[in-house]
Amino acid sequence: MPELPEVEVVRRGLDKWVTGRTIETTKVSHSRATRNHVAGPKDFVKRLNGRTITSVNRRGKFMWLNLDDDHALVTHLGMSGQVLVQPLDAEPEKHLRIRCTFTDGGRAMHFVDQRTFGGMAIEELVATDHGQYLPEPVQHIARDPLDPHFDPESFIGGIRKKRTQVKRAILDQTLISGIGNIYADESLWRSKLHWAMPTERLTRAQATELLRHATEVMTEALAQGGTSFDALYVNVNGESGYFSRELNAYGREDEPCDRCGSLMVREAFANRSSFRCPKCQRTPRTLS
DNA sequence: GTTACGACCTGCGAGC
DNA sequence: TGCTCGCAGGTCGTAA
Repeated sequence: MPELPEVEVVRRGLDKWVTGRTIETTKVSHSRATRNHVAGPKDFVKRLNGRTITSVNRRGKFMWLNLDDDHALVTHLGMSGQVLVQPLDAEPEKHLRIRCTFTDGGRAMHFVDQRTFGGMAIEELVATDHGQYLPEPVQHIARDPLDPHFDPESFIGGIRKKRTQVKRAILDQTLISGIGNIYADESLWRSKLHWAMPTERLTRAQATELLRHATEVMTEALAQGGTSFDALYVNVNGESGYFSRELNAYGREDEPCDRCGSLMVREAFANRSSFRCPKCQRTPRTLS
């Protein structure tokens, strides 16, 4: 499942392969992949062809390719999206949704998405703080911990003002971006916090530690090319990352905790799963 | 204004 | 063997 480290791996690959190149043809094979482009797939193709990609950018899990006309090709991988750079004669992938070729006759860009939660859209770039230009749909997304302008104080103050569970808070992309279910569980395990801990009870020290661990785990995952459980997450060359071998919490139900040896448990959380150590991450008193 | 929750979607594995 | 059902989960719209 692509979270911040996985998206950053893809961004770096795309930056290397497509920046400076001009799109010649675009084919949309599944209209749902361009559902966020309100003018429809025909307009999407028309506006993309002939445009040169000037840079590849990211905030949290959103990625966008700046074009030479003050617009950007905004891309979200959703749960199963991949952006691959393939030879022109490569067999089309089973779930190929969008394909772009370039005027230089080199490798093509494929957007592949099994579950179609991801997609692409062309959006106008709007000026924001620090002289940065963001696509309109990305403006409400908070900076992520790997962003040089990320403000730790804003996160620490913000999370302690909320009235919700700590895991819900760190999954809230308007508070801090880039964290998904996997890195949320890993950050909470490292911080010895239960996912249901009320945010108003977090001490300043706990919030600071949580942020430190979230930053740490995503930095480590990035260094290893991201986390992968199957062929659903790969870099632009179709290769998987190695961080799944380092996970301490996510997907480890009934396995011994790497810290205390207690058997890890899996619990229902907001229509998905949460993994924790019952001893290291004790249930908050108000919930027990 | 803030929080919670369901819908969207497809492939896979378990159970019958 | 073949069918049904539950599960995986990021984002958005809507309800409370």
